[in-house]
Amino acid sequence: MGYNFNEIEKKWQAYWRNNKIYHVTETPDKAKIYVLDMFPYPSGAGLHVGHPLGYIASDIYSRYKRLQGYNVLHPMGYDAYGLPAEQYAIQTGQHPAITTLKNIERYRSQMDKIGFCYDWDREIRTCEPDYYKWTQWAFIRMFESYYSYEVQQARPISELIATFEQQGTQNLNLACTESLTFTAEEWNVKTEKEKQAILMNYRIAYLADTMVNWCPALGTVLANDEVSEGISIRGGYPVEQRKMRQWSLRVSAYAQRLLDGLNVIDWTESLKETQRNWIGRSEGAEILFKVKALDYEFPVFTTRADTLFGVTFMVLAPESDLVPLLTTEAQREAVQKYLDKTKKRTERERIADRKVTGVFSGSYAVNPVNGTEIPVWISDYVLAGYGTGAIMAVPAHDSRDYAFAKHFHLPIIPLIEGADVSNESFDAKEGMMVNSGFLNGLTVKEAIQKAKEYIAEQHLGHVKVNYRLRDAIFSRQRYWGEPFPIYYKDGMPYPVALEDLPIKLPEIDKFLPTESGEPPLGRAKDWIYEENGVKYPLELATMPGFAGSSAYYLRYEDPCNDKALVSSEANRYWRNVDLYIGGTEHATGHLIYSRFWNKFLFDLGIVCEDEPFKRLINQGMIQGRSNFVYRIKDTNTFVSFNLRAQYEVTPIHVDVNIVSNDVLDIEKFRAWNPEYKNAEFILESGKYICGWAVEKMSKSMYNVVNPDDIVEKYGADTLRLYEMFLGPLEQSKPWDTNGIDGVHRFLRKLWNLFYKNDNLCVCETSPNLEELKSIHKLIKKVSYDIEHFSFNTSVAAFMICVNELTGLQCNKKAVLSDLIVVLAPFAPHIAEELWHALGNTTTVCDARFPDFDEKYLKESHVVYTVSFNGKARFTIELPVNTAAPDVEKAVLNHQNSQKWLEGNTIRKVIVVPNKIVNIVVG
RNA sequence: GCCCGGAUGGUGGAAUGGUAGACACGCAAGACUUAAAAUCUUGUGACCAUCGCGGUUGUGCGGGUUCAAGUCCCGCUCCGGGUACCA
Repeated sequence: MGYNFNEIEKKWQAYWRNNKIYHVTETPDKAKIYVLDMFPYPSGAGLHVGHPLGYIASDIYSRYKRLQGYNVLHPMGYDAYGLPAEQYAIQTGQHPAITTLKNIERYRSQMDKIGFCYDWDREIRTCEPDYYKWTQWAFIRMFESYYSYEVQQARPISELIATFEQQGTQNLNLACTESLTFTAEEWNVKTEKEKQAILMNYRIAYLADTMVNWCPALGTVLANDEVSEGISIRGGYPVEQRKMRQWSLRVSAYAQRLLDGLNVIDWTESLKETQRNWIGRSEGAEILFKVKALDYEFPVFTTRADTLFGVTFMVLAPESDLVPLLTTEAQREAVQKYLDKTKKRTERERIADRKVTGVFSGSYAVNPVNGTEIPVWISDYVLAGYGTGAIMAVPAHDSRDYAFAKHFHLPIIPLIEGADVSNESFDAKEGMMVNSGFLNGLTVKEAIQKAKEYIAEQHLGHVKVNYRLRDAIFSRQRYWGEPFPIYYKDGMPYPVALEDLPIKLPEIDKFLPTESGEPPLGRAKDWIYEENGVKYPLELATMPGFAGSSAYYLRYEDPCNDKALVSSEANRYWRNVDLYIGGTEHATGHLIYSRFWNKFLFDLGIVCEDEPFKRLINQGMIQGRSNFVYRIKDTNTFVSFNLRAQYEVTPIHVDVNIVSNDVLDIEKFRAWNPEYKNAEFILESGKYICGWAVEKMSKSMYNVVNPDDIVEKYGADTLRLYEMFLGPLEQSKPWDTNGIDGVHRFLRKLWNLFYKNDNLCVCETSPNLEELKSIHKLIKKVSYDIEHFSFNTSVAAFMICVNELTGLQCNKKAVLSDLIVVLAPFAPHIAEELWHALGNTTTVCDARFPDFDEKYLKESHVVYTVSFNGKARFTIELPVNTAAPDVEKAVLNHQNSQKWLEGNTIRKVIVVPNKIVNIVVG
């Protein structure tokens, strides 16, 4: 009979569920820990063996913390809105809600089999009206807020209106789309519509004409983090730049706080660095250039104010508002031709073929430091969205300007002593300034500083910090997402009343855009909002995927509250997430938006912590490990891996589930595909050995391993231990079922410590010193490892301990009891079973994690390694903590030393207590 | 191009600067068995060896610091990830 894992696991999973073992409530006298997994998007393919990796790690941590007496919040839910369900709906007509529900059920059943300690009473789904009510609510609060740089905080828009009424825009430092200036008098005489238009310029959730990533194939716009190299991340379709009226979130207002916050959270340095780069702070100056022959000036941003004397031309982005203004009559046709051409180029094409292109606008600007007249060009190497959409070009010291100058034969003036710019630009910020008027003789760094001061003093511009971080485009022209709680009156957007939330997603007949090109919601009947008996149209776009995932961790704290996103009591108790585990792919998306969203709620006083995730661990990706068979060309004969060189062969992917330790199950292979029914094999040592390669885990490579199958064959505890044993949590690694037997054997050995011939065989005798030493070594190691997320070495420690106890034939209850509790976070089912077998009536989850006692770990004797000139020669055993001179004496008198000492003089002896003796001779 | 990681046996991987290769897989030999599977025991970096003494060599490459370097420093090579006309 022995270790019947299937029965045990089913039994205890039911017990945990029926007794609500993992349900938690706010318990003020108990310290809390909040452990969170990034909730999954329930895809149609179900979980593969890579998905639970992080879940297992967080589960171990949660269970461990609970054993230490903490009140552990460990919830799970679903990021249920998303493109795949909608694409599937378009193809099949199946409603995305149905597909999503089905997938959620599949995910749940798969997760249940692994034995996680989630509090399922707190489950959330982003597509449920009870949940997205609060997504919509937060959006309205953003709509009704502006951001003040003065107090570095979001403030209610009503405050701003009051300020405008009294002082206009005077002395205000606000986050805005474009900077406006007006007096109180001017404001007060504006119409309602004009006022609304102005306020839109300041709202944190705002509607504006912005350049967006438009994906024609998906029929929607995408945020910057949803596009990579001009291709949509979901689906891989080309994306183009287009100016459209869209909802955006003013994330950029929080750029500095998002940057500063990184210093106080415990995330990996590489992830913080990725966010720092994405936020992209750069210090520089905004400098005003006058346009010759026009009473007009425009600003450019530069980090190299020191190079002002080397400006030989200016460049505008093709989309810049300055283009029509500065284009002269003579150049109008040429400019228009250029604009038409660049507009046609997709982002992808621009990246793929980085040819220098551009056109002269006809206008000249005036260099503010020396009055030189410089031509203004237009080129797509300047981006409209960064800085001011215009640059001063210094070809001598910027490689992009250099390429442009060479191509159009524009002058290049070197400004740094000794810089050779005949073949390439000199971009480094080092050297001595020349040809630079008042900057001559300074180093580049000094010159940057001096130039900035000069610009400010002479009112040529001002010092400025720029951020690469853009506002998040928040509209999606899709069906399967949260509807906006916004209606239109007189063409202007207004939020619906809070008591009318949620605005539920309407039913529609088809999941496609309307014939007139409106988003799918244009098909909904009665998609209107009634106010005082008047009907107004509702917004047709829906929110993007990150809307629902930005504050979900808060909702777990109080999932059923219909009065607030989270009550302040619940939030003050659970606060923020202590440990967040998830993939690094969310570094510039979800993890930025969540931090932004949380900071906004913090400003409003809704949450008590400024940062949502205190500590974050990125689990590595689990790749697939594909297997190959080798078919001899033009035959149905397959040759084993090591013999394949003798033939001309084609490698063919074979399902990894019919291969074991790289040995092919020939019968299953014949049954796998009718084509191979009569396949012949050339074997080696009676076996067919397959080749292998590491690839992405995917259906087409036949390398997907379903956790259900592993659980069925080896049990959930083996799966959990094996996933941890595979390697360091944060490292990417291929899934390789070879080796799982070793972990499974360990659990059987553990079982056999308790049972002899199916009889429980445990005695009450007090443990001896050796047994205590073994178990305390384990307790110490595992406690250290869990805090450091070094689970693979913990599993090794368990194996060592069980081997030792087996060798000692230990069946002492006291020792085995501790062993089970220490193992419980890793292998909860077998631990629970054995815990009850020992006569305990309560769950092992409520046991106390044992403390280790140093006194059992002390050795009476230690082994010294003796080296001569750094080379280890022999070892000797001495009593622990022997004084250094005595160690030295013992070593030098040792007979093994004589041969190394012969004919040499001792120059130096180093004694490392309890470890090493190194003798330098010569 | 820039910014992070990483490189250790046949394989996955262990090693607060302390004298490599924990643990596991695989492999080999042995025990049990009519046999196989399972289980158990032993061995297993490479090379040399009068194969149960003993020795040489060894953590991507080249230098350096140190009594002592996989680990620290300098210079490379290769691999992985992120990001990119960001002025």
